[in-house]
Amino acid sequence: MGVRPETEMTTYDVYAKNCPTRLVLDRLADKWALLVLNRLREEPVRFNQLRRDIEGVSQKVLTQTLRNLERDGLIRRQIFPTVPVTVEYSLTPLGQTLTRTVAALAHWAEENIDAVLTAQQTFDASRASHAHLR
Amino acid sequence: MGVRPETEMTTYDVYAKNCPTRLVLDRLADKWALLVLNRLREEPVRFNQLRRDIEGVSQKVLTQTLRNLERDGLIRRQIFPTVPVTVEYSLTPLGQTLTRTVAALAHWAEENIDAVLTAQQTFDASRASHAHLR
DNA sequence: GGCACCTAGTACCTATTGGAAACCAACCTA
DNA sequence: TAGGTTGGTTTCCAATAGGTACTAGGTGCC
Repeated sequence: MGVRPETEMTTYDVYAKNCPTRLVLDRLADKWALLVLNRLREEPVRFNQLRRDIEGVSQKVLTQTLRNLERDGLIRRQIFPTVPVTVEYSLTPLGQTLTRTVAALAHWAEENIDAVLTAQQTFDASRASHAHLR
Repeated sequence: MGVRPETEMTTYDVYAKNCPTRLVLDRLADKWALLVLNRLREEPVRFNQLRRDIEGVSQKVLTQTLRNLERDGLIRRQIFPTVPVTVEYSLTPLGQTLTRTVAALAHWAEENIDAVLTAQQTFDASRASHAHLR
């Protein structure tokens, strides 16, 4: 990356309305994007394989998600002129630095799902008992 | 966490359509939720303070976000009968285990924003040069 | 020749989201 | 009694997202 002047480094603030970091966070705050990144962490995957692996995603939305991630430089799209055509998606080096964090998020979800479900039940039960107040 | 039978531990799969971990990931895949969690990492914050700190969030959406996070057991809502009423939001222990990861995500965004913006420009320029093909 | 496969692009329509603003409740102050 | 403050809820409306389905193109298979 080379030497970079520190001009305005401190002005980046995720809480600020027009800060570009917000744009990045918006992009990452997408369940399909997170799932795609996490899936690609293991290996390069083809379009229809992704479509099959990630249950519930429609063709259109998967295309959009992949296009966005590609635009952000997080994944790479490679076309192989086989028959029928093969399109392989893989992580860029930049994407790889991110997926460690994404993997941690997915891991957290799998680890703490029980606690979350319990909390939800407690919350809902509490709400139900107060229902007459509404 | 104590001893826990390993029954069906391996059945949790974020890629599966109806897996509960998907629900958690969906909840986390929300830019306002991430921003709120990250803000609460520092200290307990009151409703209107959050509203002011997180630029661009509307009252309605902030309320919904907080309610969801509370339901998931990630944040706690405390009412102090002052005048006017004080409502303070803080992280639960469960929420704290998560925010380390959330913070890493926000940190990544601030660190790599330049690379992402550059990638976007390259991508858009490439698209523009191929525009005549469309 | 027709059909299937793979990776899309695009159009149409509907469901959900989200913003703006009004309303509410309690209580203090002027 | 009017007005202000905190922390909401509710209603209305517009924008966006997303699903379905049709189209396409190149090629091997039967």
